[in-house]
Amino acid sequence: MNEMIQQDLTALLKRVTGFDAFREGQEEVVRSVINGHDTIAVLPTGAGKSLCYQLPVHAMGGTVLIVSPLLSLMEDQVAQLKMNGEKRVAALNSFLAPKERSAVLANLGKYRYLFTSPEMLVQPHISDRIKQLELAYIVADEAHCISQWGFDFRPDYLRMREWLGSLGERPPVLALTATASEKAIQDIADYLLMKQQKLFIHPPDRPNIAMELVRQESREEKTKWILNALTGWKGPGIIYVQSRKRAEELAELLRLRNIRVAAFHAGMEGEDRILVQQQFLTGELEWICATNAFGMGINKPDIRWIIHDQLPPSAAQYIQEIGRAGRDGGQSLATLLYTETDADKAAFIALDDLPEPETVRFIGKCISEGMELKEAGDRAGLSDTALRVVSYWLGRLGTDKAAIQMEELAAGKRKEIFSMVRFAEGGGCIRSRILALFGYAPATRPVHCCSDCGFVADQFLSARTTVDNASGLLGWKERIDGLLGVGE
DNA sequence: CGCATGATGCCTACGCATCATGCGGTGCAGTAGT
Repeated sequence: MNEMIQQDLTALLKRVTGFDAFREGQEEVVRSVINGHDTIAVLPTGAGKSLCYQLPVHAMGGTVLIVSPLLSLMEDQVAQLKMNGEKRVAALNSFLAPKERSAVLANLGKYRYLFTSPEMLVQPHISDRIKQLELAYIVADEAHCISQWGFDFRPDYLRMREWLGSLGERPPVLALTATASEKAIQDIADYLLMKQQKLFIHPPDRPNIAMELVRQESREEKTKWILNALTGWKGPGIIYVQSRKRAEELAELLRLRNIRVAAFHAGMEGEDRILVQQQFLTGELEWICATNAFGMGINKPDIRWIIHDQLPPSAAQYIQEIGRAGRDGGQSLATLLYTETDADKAAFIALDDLPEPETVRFIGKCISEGMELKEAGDRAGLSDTALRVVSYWLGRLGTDKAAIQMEELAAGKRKEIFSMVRFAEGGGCIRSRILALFGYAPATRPVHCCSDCGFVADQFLSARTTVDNASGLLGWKERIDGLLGVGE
């Protein structure tokens, strides 16, 4: 295809969306896809990533296949497109009733936008149908999931590589994410079988997010700190915690202080999760206490504060989570509460469900002796997830290499946690040090930089007015402090 | 693994030490059964 000139793209943008101009970063991505290049676009959340995958198909014709990590995300995007008048759009996933599913499958070629999950995509009977389509291009939305989830949680993310390979001559692939870590980008290029890909990387620094590191001795201290902070200052904000129980517990303590807050984690019913998310978006809830289940695809521009109740297991995850603050450009704050024991817990959670090399060898041996995979997994005491992971690696690498792969995976995770410990325990500009873990340096030092360089919270956070706390809450406060063994 | 919580042991009433147990994230798909 010939290189498209700027005027054509602007006219296309105007015709499809009504906008007069692209936002920063969008145009070159759109052009790269239209010109047939494999493309990786790392854009900060809220930069208008969806336009990057939605526009090119209008110039190219055919169907665009969008692989998305979450059903809720697909549903949101389908609804959004339909609201904008697009009728040729569908999501092929397990939300569909059998009849609806057959209807979608029977009409695949009629859609302009087709959303699906990696799990659905790699199933032979589905992938055969999709292969017959005239695909304009293929999109991996939130493509860091390949790196973050593919290796030890959702192996079908990695199977996309084989699927793409089976296409022979294939359309361009577009990967979209906000995560700029070297490993994420390498994994994306690798597992999406990219060739001579164009890279558009927006640096991960967010100058409007001040960064604060607070070292503490115990969980009680953290609890005290959070209760104090949130009764003094307003959100909206997210508190990231490490366990579902802690999410519930903190939410309850804050609720007793008349703060509009709810917990969010994967143990909750789907309906409750949707409700909480909606209420946070509309402002009915001011704070969310969440595990890492919360955040992807959350489109709330005015989040002012992200608090971490513990050390996250990687810099990529940390940057991803704090990046949800201040999309409107407004000054925001990211606080990391750290105690020495955080790393052990993070390591346990990261490594607990990861199969041991001996287990991989055991499963490999069982299978070679003709045992059913499920039976072998039961005997080894593996979870369903772990068994799927082992099965993927055994199938791809064979027993010995799969066992080594598990060791390397564990070592990689330990290394990431260790580098976060060094970050949390070290001194010097916090912004510079976290960015350095990605190989970046801040372009400028913002006025409100970090707790090492200095920032003034009361210049940008709103104080909670006394009116909020006036109605008989002191009694509660004393009771809570009593329960916690806090105030004198 | 390491921490929090609850149970037990001491030995006779309470509080402390010690031991045992539980807990700890992320989602898809597809099926059984309400």
